[in-house]
Amino acid sequence: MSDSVDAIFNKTKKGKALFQNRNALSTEFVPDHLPFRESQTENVAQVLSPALLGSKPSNLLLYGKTGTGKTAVATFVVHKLRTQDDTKQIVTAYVNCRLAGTEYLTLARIAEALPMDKDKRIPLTGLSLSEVSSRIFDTISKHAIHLILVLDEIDYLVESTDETLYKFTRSGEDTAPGFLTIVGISNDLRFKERLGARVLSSLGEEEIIFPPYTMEELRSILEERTKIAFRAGVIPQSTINLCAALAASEHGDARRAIDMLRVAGDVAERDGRQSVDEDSMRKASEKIERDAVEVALHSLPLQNKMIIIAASKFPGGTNTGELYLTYVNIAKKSSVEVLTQRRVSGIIAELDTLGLLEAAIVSKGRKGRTKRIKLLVDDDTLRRVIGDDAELLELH
DNA sequence: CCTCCACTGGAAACCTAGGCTC
DNA sequence: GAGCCTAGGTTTCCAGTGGAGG
Repeated sequence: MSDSVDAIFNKTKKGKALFQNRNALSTEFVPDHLPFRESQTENVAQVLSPALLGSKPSNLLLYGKTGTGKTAVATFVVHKLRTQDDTKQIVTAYVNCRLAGTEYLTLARIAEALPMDKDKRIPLTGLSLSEVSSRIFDTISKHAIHLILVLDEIDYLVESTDETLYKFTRSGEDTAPGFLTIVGISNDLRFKERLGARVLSSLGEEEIIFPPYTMEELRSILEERTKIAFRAGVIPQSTINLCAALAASEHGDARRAIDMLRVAGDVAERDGRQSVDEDSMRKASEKIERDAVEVALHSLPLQNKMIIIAASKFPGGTNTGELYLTYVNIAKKSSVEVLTQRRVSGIIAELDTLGLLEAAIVSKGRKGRTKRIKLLVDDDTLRRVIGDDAELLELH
């Protein structure tokens, strides 16, 4: 027992020769220079600069696909802004609206960044959205805060209505003498269509587009990053090239490329290798794919999991009606409340956007219209994840 | 060219949990 | 502690709809 533990630790110590600064590859790491994003960085800085003189900057929207540097640029500039702030009134907050979950929780996260009075704290549930908003505005006003609010994946805040954003963009009087400026980040280019004209005109005062990185740019970014993260000579050029090529095929996603680099380093370490070779990189690419699916599956609500299980009974694909019948059987057997078909149809659409299954509307003429549904999770992964779910275990 | 299936997806009503007020 | 209020999830209701078969 203790021998095997020693073995693991020894291996890790030996493998440590590969990494020099593993943190440089973590998602939170913000480099002191963002290559190929100079113009966007300057743009954002330009727009936000009035805050240093105590006046309210324009709201700002950043657009671009995932991993094109939007979040990095925003956090980079906002961080600089805070360190240069002589007015001591600037407060910055970063909230990812998708990770926050609901509109309410997004507001609660914003409040966390502010010095809320004891009686103004935000409980987990129970308040109305307008009550939460006005508590936030009151705090900004009372402490004369100049809030720079970065809302990542802002499209998730507008799923039903843009009411909250409207309030935030028109909060001028409620927050005086403080103010609040929104830096919205979206990777959905159609997001603007869901905004009413009144919100769009003030939120979209300034817009900055982030194009995907080319393979050459990715390679250069990776080279720069490996110099910080790995010891010299442990990562050959061919591995970096492969990593850049893999990421470029995924619409130039730099975050993914850097993740792969980190995981490849871990893989090589665990295998006790002396360098991060192409084989480790390929393994890393697969592992990231698998892990993403597992995390998504794991965090799914019970009902959604049952629909996935029902879909797994049809390896060749199925349609809504058939899937629903199977789902009903499974739900009854495990004595879980049975949802209506309308709701199940909605959940299928949600699972589709999560990429766990593929649902395409097809018309079969006389036989009506339905969704052709195909599960994208393989059996092994499914069993591994659903396996820990005690309630679902009963029915296997 | 028309029908009519098997749904889709919008809208509104309903339900539940939990904080607030008095 | 009763009664009120709201967010978020769900149900109910229903007006569409693309295209194979007639």
